[in-house]
Amino acid sequence: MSRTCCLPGPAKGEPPQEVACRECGLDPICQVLDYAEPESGVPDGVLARRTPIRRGEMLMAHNQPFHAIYAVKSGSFKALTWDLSNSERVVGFFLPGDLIGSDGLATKRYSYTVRALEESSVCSLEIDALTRVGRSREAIQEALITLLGQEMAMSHMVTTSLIQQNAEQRLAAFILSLARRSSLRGLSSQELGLSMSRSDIASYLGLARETVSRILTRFQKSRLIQLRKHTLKVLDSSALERLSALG
Amino acid sequence: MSRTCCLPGPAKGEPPQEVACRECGLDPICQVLDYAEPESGVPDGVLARRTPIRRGEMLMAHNQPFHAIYAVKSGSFKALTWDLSNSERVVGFFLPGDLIGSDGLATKRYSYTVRALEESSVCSLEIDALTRVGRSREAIQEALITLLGQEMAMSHMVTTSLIQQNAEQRLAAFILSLARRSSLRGLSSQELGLSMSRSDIASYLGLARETVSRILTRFQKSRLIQLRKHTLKVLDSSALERLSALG
DNA sequence: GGCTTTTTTTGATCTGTGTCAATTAGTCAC
DNA sequence: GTGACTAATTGACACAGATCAAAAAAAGCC
Repeated sequence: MSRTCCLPGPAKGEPPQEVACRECGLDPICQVLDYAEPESGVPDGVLARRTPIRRGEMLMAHNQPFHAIYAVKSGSFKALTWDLSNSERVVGFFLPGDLIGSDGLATKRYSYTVRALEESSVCSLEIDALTRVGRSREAIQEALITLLGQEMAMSHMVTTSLIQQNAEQRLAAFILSLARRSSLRGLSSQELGLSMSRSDIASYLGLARETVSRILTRFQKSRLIQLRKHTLKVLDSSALERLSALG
Repeated sequence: MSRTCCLPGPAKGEPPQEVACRECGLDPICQVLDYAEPESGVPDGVLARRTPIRRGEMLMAHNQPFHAIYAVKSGSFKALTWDLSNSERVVGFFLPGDLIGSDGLATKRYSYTVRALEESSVCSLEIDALTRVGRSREAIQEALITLLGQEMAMSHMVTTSLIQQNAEQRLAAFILSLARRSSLRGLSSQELGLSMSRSDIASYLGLARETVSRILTRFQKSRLIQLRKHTLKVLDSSALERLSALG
């Protein structure tokens, strides 16, 4: 009944922040696979657990044929696309517990390139191999529908809020979304790993590098946050919430 | 085998622009329901066809319990949410063939309020009633997964493009998206019904009313479009594409 | 028809954010 | 450690687009 990805990882040196299975976005599906038929177990090749990915390494490439959905176990990733002028654009960040690639379920292709921002690990679910599982197809599909729906609701919220906000509001909302996701997955909501560069944040929020930098230092001077290396400490989340005007 | 929504509507006075079933976003599901078991037909209460909705009328309300997915048959709708300061925000437009409400599948609540922008009609699919259908649950779920995936891919594209574009690019992209959707559904891609107000467009694109107005007249002066009443005629779509930098 | 109300357009400022340029801090290789 | 390279910060300036204000056009209404 216990799942390999839920067992403690090899804690050499500093142990990476890791989500527990019950906080993970893929868990609804893992449960269907694991729990329903304990004696037989899940056939090999369906679920790969805690695969390590090195910093800068690619998890999937834009337009590649879709074959698996991933869940971030530890570390972080960024999603990229390219516009006509071939300049890179960050379209999302993935933190522990987040799902990657679910929007390829219908299109059968990955809609972005995903790179690890640091030493990371993922669990992966091979979708094609799912048909070989003894488990009821119905239960699996049900779980997939739930996943897709959640992803959609999430992306919808982010979208609509970003568009009509100014730079300060966007950054406040961005920091809060990191904090919220972190706490949602059972990690600290104060101490956040800021593994992405200022340029990445700027690209994602549709701002200039310099603007991001300026506003972050402004936030720091007014004691809303504290920046050190690649760590961001939220000092006054209610002030950030007031700024972002999102609650 | 023929479906009521596919039969010509009552064409009193000016007939509204209407999508054919085969161009409609709900068609994958209609097909599963209609074609697989022709003699028994679809139980009552699952699929309601061509329900008329008057201008300004509400199709669904934000946070209301989810019960059905709709497809626009004719006319158009806007989706609204409210921010903390209680001011209205347009988060989307729905044209003939578009699906409304699919993102409530997982959350079980509608995530926005939807109002008709003009005399319109919709087909609706009662999700709970689906379980009463003789049809295989698997086939229906498969179709739902496809729907969700398409919706997600769509919303993703719109999102990421809007955020880092300037006002002119946003408007060019907006007009092109109207044209593209219109032609995708088998309607004209030149002559577009602009049923929404300038304020609606501005809210959706995150701009000021005045900016939208100014840029539209600029487009008109440079002979990219032609505006008359609530009709927009695309004169030079390739120029718009160059502006929007989306291809 | 004329009257009121709403929507759209146009003009005149003002401000936030992008751009360009220079400096400082951080990272990596050796 | 030192040096080379990249990322982040800070400042000066310009411009796109918001805001304020008013006129023009369109839509409702009796």
